[in-house]
Amino acid sequence: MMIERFLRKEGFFRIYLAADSASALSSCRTDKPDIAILDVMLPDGDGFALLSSIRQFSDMPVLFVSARGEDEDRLLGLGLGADDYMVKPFLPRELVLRLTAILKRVYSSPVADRLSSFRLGEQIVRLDSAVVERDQAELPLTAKEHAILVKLYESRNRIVTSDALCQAVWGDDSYGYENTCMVHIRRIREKIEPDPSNPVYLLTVRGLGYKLLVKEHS
Amino acid sequence: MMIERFLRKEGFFRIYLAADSASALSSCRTDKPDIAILDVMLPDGDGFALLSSIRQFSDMPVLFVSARGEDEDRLLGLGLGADDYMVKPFLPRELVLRLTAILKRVYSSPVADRLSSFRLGEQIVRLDSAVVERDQAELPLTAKEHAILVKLYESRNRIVTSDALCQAVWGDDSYGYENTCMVHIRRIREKIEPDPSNPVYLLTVRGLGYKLLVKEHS
DNA sequence: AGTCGATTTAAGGTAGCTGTAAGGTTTTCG
DNA sequence: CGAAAACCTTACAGCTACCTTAAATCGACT
Repeated sequence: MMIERFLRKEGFFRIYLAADSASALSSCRTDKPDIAILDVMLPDGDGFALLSSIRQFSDMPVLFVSARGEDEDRLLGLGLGADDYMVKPFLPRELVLRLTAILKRVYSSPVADRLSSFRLGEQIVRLDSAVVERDQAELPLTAKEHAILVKLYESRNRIVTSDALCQAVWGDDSYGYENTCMVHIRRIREKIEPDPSNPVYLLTVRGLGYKLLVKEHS
Repeated sequence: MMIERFLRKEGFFRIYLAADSASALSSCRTDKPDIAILDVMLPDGDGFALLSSIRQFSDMPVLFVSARGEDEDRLLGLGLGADDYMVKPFLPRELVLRLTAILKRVYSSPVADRLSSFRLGEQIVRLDSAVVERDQAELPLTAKEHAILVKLYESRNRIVTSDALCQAVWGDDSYGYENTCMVHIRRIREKIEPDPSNPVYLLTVRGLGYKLLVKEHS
């Protein structure tokens, strides 16, 4: 199939082709692909019914492809929870772009792709190499410190509740780590704050949680 | 504008309309909308350039709308990191479905408890970071103040009874906190009202409760 | 087994949020 | 008009949530 070749060339791999609805459904269930491309017209039924079946057990991304471009079809497809709906004929390149757009939203945590480094005044925090640059020196970050900073940075300029923070670092059964977390916060402050006792970047919001202030450069 | 009315009816609120690229850009920066709808053809430039500017500082969702449906345009828009590209004319209903599809992917990710920010005249109340921006300063909100504002914002422009408010903040056995609540309301007013003694945003409705006035128009 | 760094526990200390209370003002209603 | 009810305003004391430090424990590597 043309499209498949193209997708493969674009870096998509692990591509499954299904001959009929039943095999497509079971493939979605067992292979758990990252995204599904469904044709509305299928030899044994329509893609809408198939999507309904998929939605019974999965919220996976789905893109419809169809020769039928009627308004009702598009509304129906999108209304069933599809992520996009393309009408044939279309450029393979556009398909790739749309797939990429969807995958970007679904599988990258909001800021994971730019999990590189950020600046706090004079200091530069490098999450990818787990160090803090300050005064021409490099302070290493420990594993826990790093995990906490990642979580805080993901929600920078917003409050992260102590619960959410503990859960992100110690897992679901994180009850009882609040104190431990506080100690780590203190250590982090000693590395990123000019004056750890009067924080200006990693603030505590009494009764709510912590907040990492990062000025976005224009 | 037609579309705006339709979106509002569909439950979208806090809608900003920008007259030109510059104001759109600054609105994206300061108002931090959940999603942006850009027209490719703008009075002072094109939407592509605008998206590039936005992508400098934000990964926010963007949907293009255009009278130009050429292949190159669509490829360009999607290639720049847009989430979707719709060609006019289109059904308002489809716009809503596509917006919803994008928002579902972006904000159902772990982070978002979907607390937003809103504007009260000159002030901007940011619930996600628990601050009130006014006169180039940031007034922090305490935990209780924050909880009260969340409840009031959930029922903005409608009356919230004192009972309901207390229950939302202090739990089910909240009898006897009416006075306490009043004190907190006063403190909130000192942060969000131009003149706390003559409130215009957080109104008391004698005998019934309180009401937070939030103009959705910009 | 021994060492060293990372992590956790524990205990004492403190700032500032929260609630209480008392007196004032405005509205309602007999 | 007068009194009661509803709400406002202010100040202050207590306590909770958080800080800080030091010591104990864990874990990896030799």
